[in-house]
Amino acid sequence: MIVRGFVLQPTYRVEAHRPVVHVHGRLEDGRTFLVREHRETPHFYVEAEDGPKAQGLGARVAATDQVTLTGRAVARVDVATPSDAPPLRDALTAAGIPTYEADVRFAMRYLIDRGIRGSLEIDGEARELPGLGVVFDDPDVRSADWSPKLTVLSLDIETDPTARRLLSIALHGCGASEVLLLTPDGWSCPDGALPFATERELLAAFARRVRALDPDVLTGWNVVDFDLAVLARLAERHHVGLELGRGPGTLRLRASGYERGATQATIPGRIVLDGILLLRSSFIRMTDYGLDAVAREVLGEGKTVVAENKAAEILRLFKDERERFVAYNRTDARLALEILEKKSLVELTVERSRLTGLPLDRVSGSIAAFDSLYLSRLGPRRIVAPSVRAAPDAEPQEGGHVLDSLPGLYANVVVLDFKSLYPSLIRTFEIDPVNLVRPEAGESDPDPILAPNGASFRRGKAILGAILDELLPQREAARRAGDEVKSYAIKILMNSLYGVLGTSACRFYDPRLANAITGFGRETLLWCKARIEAGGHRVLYGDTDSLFVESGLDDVAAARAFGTELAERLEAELAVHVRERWRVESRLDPVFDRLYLRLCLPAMRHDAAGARKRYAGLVDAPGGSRVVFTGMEAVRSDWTELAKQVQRELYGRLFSDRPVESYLTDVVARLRAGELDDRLVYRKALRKPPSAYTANTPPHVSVARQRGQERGRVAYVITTAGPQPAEKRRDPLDYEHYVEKQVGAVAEPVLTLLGLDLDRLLGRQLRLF
DNA sequence: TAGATACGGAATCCTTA
DNA sequence: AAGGATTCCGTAT
Repeated sequence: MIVRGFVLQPTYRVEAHRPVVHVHGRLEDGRTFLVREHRETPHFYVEAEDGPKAQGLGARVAATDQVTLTGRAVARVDVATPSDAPPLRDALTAAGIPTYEADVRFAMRYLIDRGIRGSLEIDGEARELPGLGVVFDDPDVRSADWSPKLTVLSLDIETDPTARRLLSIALHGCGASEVLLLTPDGWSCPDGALPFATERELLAAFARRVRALDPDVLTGWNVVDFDLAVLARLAERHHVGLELGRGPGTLRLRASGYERGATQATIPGRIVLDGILLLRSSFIRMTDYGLDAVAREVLGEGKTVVAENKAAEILRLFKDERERFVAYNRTDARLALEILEKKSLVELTVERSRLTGLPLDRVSGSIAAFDSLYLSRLGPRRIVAPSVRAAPDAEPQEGGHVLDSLPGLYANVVVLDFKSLYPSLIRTFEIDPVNLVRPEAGESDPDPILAPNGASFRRGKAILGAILDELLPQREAARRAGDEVKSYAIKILMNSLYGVLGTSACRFYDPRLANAITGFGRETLLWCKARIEAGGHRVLYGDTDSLFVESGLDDVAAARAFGTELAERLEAELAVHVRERWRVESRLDPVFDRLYLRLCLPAMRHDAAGARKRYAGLVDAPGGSRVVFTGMEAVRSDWTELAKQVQRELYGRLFSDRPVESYLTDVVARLRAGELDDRLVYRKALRKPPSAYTANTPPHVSVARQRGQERGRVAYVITTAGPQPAEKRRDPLDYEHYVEKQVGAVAEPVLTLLGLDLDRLLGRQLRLF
């Protein structure tokens, strides 16, 4: 039979000392599948001339027709099972033998070699097995074009305050919405809940229900680090295996070696996607990632219980108000699922998987995405890539270029920016690992494209360009079709391509590649700035891919027309320049992005020069104009609500030529009168454990130590006795601190522009007497 | 089961008076 | 006490 499907979990099992690739997934007809492939041998490569030496160290070596990026012949090293590769690779490396592609995972290799990115066509004999679905042994598989609709089950558990006793488990999704409730003899069980007399029975029922509902994706809020971690611990204590998967095998939790990565949960045939990580990896920014806060912001609906001591309150409800307890538990599971649905996060993840070929729980890995895309195009060229290796001494890496800003207040400022600047530079100048001329390996090229950083590139064979040539039209098509999810997924992917070339954790890392991209970017920006100035217009500011141009026009419509014409003229002039100087076709695309009716470029706080990456402007918006802030206090999460509100109000008044003094004196008076106490909380993240701050003790660390907080954001206020926890303040608020450091800090630049005296407005002179 | 650099500003630490 | 240097965080792109 021939069927289409989608890969959920690429993995392998060792059967009779032989590795078998296992690919779990969902078929188009709704059944699940497992592809088993016995014919693959795990392998990597060494240079052919190192072959004999590698053999001497126990490697099984065979000749190939493949070469390295610098054209050196390689030999293939076969190993018995995937786990044999790392020790052999390390032994070879220690003996001075470089290895190639020795860190490509066995099951991923199977997919990469076949060009499979998420969706696939399976052609082979099938048999159906309970639990597993349709099983194919050694079928033919090919890439396919299909987007699945995955089934998602949301999970939320309730425990006693110490998370040692399980009280209930809520499941929502796959057509179900139920609560499995611990119900000792004689206790009541509300409607809609399923009673279980013991924890052990509860766990067993949970596993049964998950298998019966058979979701592709298991989700929840902090589901891996809390819910699944607790369940796994309890299962171990009760000596029951949590068989949640398709086919044999229990839930496994593995702490990630990398500090920043969370624990990974593995269930045969299913994928666990934590809601919080999904939000973060989709670049959806929240001030607070708690379920209640996110649900309120995304759904306009919060948790049903919000108490001072929530853990104790939950235990009380469990004993005394079981109906409310059940409703609470069920709501949490539902909210988590509805947040994902509202934001189309599973769909976005599926699109990212289809673009990169990575499994759903790994789509946010930029290096893995680059590998998957690039290696699948490198293989057919008979080229092998290096293994990831220790970073060689590198030229320093330079980033985007930021222009000095001319501080002041302006009207009708045109912003031009380059659409997808780095991807378009990569395409224009053929910047690519296979095109880089490596003189240190004896390479040269008679007619290279010479980058500003001195790197040379061969013409015409780029892989990255080919990848982008596919992605850019797909993005346009998605945008035209109104498919914002896909368009966004492509944008994320394109923007990640540059970054990985600049990190030594990537096998293709070379600072010459990253510096070629940023160097061309810098040249392009400065060349355009010079052209605009030659045309008689001032460039007030610019950052990496943008230029702020004073139109000099009073009329808004005329200013817009100026912006459009300027962008078109620049594009044409740039095309000529690039063709003459480098003999390549420009893919650079400057566009008229935005008109600021009014724009404020502030000076630095303690210097007359203009501040970069900070500005506020007035833009046209439906139903009137709107002030937008970039980089300023109003958009920073580590400033108090007071400062942010005052800044918004001041710039609103500034841009509409309304007075600010009476507003300011009023705010200061109300602040001192204690009327604004709820807006004085600072929130700042701990980026390491409190004990790791040794150089100094910033306020948020001091407060974290006071209340024993180990991670997360610290909420604190400044009192007359210094920083204290916002919720457990012991001393009076230091209003003068807030007058100076919050109101004063945001008011000063505005007052300076208006020629007003800050001291008088804040009532500072009073303190001199 | 690791995208990048550039930048501003506050608080604290440290040096110099 | 003043001011420069360092540390830290969050942000722009």
